[in-house]
Amino acid sequence: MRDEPTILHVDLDAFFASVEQRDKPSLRGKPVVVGGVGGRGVVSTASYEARAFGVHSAMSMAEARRRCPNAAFLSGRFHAYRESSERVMGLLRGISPLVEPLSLDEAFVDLAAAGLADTSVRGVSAFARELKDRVTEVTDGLTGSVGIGTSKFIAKIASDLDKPDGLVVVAPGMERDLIRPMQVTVIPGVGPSTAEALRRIGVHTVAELEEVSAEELVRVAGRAHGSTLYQLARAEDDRLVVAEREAKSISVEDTYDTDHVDRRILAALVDRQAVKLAERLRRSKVSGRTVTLKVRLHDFSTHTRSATLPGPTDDARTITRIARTLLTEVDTSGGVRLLGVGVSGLADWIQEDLFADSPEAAPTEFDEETSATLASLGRRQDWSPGMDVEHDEHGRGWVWGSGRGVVTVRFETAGTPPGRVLSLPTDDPALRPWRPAPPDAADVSPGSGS
DNA sequence: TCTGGGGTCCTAGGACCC
DNA sequence: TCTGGGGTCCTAGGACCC
Repeated sequence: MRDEPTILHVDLDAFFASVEQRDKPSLRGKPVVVGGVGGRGVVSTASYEARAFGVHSAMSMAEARRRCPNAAFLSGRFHAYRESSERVMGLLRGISPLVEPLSLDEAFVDLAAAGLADTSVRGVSAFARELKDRVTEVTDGLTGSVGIGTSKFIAKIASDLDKPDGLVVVAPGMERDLIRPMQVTVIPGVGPSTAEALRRIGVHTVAELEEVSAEELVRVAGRAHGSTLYQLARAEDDRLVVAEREAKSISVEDTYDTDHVDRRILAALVDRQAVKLAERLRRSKVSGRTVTLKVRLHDFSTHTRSATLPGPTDDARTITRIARTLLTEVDTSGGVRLLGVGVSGLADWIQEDLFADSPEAAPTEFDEETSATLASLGRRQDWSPGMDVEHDEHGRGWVWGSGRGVVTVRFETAGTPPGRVLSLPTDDPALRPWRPAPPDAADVSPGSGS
């Protein structure tokens, strides 16, 4: 909480729909709905003309069609959105070194770092009016709503108060008066579940929330969430504007028009997603250690299974094999409506870049040499789960680690760059000759490898 | 023709280590 | 001869945001 209103929040109005109306004059003044056009799509953005019919984001596309049959229903052109977004973010970064994008259409700007001469309410208001004009200029006609306050929390609430094309500056000292009459759902982090929990203890407004002790809020909402609620109810918010945020995970997911049951089809769909994911990892020049498979079943229940490798990977084949193995751990017999594959535990993977251009860098198939390596490993007969760093007798590859049904083998052969890791499900046919011996025959007990 | 796709953060339990 | 306590990593699920 600062003593001057120097945190600014910009929110582009009905962003996706506005870009469509800008680029297609025939859509101007008409209801436009952007979202998933498949049978199970939902609304991303509705133009203000469509909102008048009760269409709003997150509503099912089917419901939107019912409410506003004459709207234009569009699936979205993300290149165009990204392009306009980048222009706005570029403009903001010219103003202040501290710009924190929240999504394509939203950002915080720290005006204290912008070197403004006058940071009074009057000064920042004049500044914001100019900024709004420049947003419209660089985007060829889009408008944004701006909120300014002494904290992120207040700035964000302010930008929402006068949409579209709004500008609200909350004067220092007025924060608590502003939020007291509001519903608790204005607090970021209070969604349907928390709102219901609060309703059960008789809390609907921020003023009522203020009356609840910190201990009670922790009991109702959990440790971290409860104490945040206690502070935000009093408009206490010291969160900084953070310019550079590293991604923590990357994922791909798809909802299908009809549920899938066939395991071979499910496996093929997972393959496709793994390849797409690997492409995105390489494009972003990162790799990750933990692969997660997400499965949403016919009843909308969602299940995840994950496996962590000893080292990071961006290899499509590796991700595919793990994801497929994870798929076998989920009961999909009732039908699957969504599949997703993601990678987390991201790291820069410099070794990968060194070899990115050499065609032989990636062992995407089991070539003869690889198979030979696996076979030679197989003859050792002394590997057990949990064991790591076991050379084969030719020094060409070794078991690096294992976990949750996945064995990771590291290769160092003529065609394989250092650091390349290949992971295989423990039931992979290629490993069959040297799978761990049954417990009664083994002279090492599983899990006690080293 | 209920309920997207991309993310973030939190919780809780168990394994493991010192 | 009967049971520690803290820290970290991993996994699964859930709430939430745009």
